Amino acid sequence: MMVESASETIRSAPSGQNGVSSLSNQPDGGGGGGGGREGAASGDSNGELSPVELLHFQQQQALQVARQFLLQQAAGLSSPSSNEGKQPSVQVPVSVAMMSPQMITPQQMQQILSPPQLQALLQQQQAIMLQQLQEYYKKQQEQLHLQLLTQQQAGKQQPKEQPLGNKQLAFQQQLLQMQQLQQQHLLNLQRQGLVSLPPGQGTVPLQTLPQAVCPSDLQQLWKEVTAAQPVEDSIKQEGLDLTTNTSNSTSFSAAKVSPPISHHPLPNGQSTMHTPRRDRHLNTEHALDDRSTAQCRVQMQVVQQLEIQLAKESERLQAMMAHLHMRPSEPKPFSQPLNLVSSATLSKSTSDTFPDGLPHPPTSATAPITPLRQGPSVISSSTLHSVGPIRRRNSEKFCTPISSELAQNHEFYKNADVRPPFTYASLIRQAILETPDRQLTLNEIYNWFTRMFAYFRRNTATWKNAVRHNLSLHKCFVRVENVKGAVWTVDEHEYQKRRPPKMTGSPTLVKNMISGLGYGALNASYQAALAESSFPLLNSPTMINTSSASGMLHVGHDDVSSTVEQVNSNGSSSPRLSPQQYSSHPVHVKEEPAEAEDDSRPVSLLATATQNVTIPDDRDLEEELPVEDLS
DNA sequence: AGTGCTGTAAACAACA
DNA sequence: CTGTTGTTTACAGCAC
Repeated sequence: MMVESASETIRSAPSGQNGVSSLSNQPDGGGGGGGGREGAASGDSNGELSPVELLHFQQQQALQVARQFLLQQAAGLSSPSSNEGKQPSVQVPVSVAMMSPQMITPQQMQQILSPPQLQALLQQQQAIMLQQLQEYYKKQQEQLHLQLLTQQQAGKQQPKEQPLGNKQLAFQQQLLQMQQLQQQHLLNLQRQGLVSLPPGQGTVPLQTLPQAVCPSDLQQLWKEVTAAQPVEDSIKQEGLDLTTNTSNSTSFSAAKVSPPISHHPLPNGQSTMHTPRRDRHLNTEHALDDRSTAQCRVQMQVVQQLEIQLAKESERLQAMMAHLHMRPSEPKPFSQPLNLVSSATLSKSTSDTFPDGLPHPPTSATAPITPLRQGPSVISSSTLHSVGPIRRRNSEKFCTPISSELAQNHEFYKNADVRPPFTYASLIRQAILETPDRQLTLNEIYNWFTRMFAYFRRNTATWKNAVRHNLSLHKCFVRVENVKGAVWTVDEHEYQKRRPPKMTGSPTLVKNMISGLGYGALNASYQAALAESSFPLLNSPTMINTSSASGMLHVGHDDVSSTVEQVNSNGSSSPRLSPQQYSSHPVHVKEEPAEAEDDSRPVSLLATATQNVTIPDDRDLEEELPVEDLS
């Protein structure tokens, strides 16, 4: 449907390889109107999509993929005989699925979908997903039931071989989880008001499913079965490899299989796999044997993993929705602990390492662990009014703390292909001021960009040109000759001169700034979700080079100073250096421009990460990064 | 509508 | 000759 047309409006990816000199190969579509097309902080005026909707939609995409995966797993269980010749059920890595052509980028989404369209789409997706989830759960339970029955029959023929306490436990857990999950998920969706369930569609399975196989029955069944049933010995048999299967299904980012969305049984989720006739067929054709048993176990594990993943996504969605709708954070419907280790790690690593000496708002440190572990933490304080109109570079306009936001979100910007909501000028300045000497060569500025932002690891010709352009254009950037070349410094006075009027506590301004911040953060978090879904375990704690912090005082108002800071400065609560002091600060031209010592390696690491992420044209990266590293 | 800011593209020169 | 660095111009989009 609309997804089809999306591919035509894909955000441009100008060939990164210094190909600017070629003809008017204008991939940009809009000519020079670069700012407009850029997804991160720009606000395209037509086909506008609110951040809430974007987030929502993205979450649904993730859930959709997870659900498809579940369904495929279900298909693999339902017809074991037809499967064994071929591959096991196709493993769909979420990361790949998210990158698939069927998945459209936020930029495209912004362009092609109007809010009403999106809402309709979302609701449609929700309904479909709900139904399919229910079908799946139902099928799983039936499947388990069947399995147990057959095992019970065969158990009379086969001697008991070993105790199965842990299996029983796993089985019970599985059952409980399945039922919990389905109920919670449905509740979730209904509570969020995202889905107006058609009567009889969503509620019926909710009632019937627990009755189909109630836990106590199954427990009893299991006891009877396990009393005489060996299972363990046939885990790996006839190509059914538990280890492989499980690992494949749980590590979504491992395989490189495009999502076989077309494999999707039926759009309404009414798979033909589990009609009663089919069940009878299963009953007769698949009498108990080792393979069936093993397959059942495998499937249980697979489903368990997937449920965890699904639960995680669902909780994230709910947290996000709760956030965006200003609801008080409801008690989490999922009691199962989420994988939040990386969240805590990230929050910590990003909160206080930025060398600007700012008293960073403790959003990251104190915020309850949110599912959005990578998204800009400013989201938590700024999403309240974020649904309003979007402005470009609002962060810049309203003195958003670039250093503060970078401090909080630098991991995010590092890994997510999101354009930072700051101007080139402010970024350049930030790069320069981060260094002890407050001076950088052009190449070092390049390296800073690539090191700090995944976004700047591609289209290098474009943004490098912009950087040079900014350096030359703005008087605030001063080129200083050095023995070994030239370095760039910042004339803070000049920089301040060109700043727009500062916030003076005007409520309007504050509100605008907040809302503006919200957009940037939202958009960023939205893409963070993308990235995170793709490589949930990627977030390796990368250290910021804090050595530069020592030589750097807090540098004044930038777009860079935090909001709090602005208020503080107006309230004269903190002594601050005047711009004159900055500009008069003697620029010490260093003798040896430390030539990108630590630059290349981190970039390489990040390149590896980024290639696993979402960037569609990662080939660009592969080509460019070595060049950048060697330069 | 005008203005300023910004981003992008591109031409050009100097230099290693 | 090629690539990098730096300057400049042109143009478009956005916000005010």
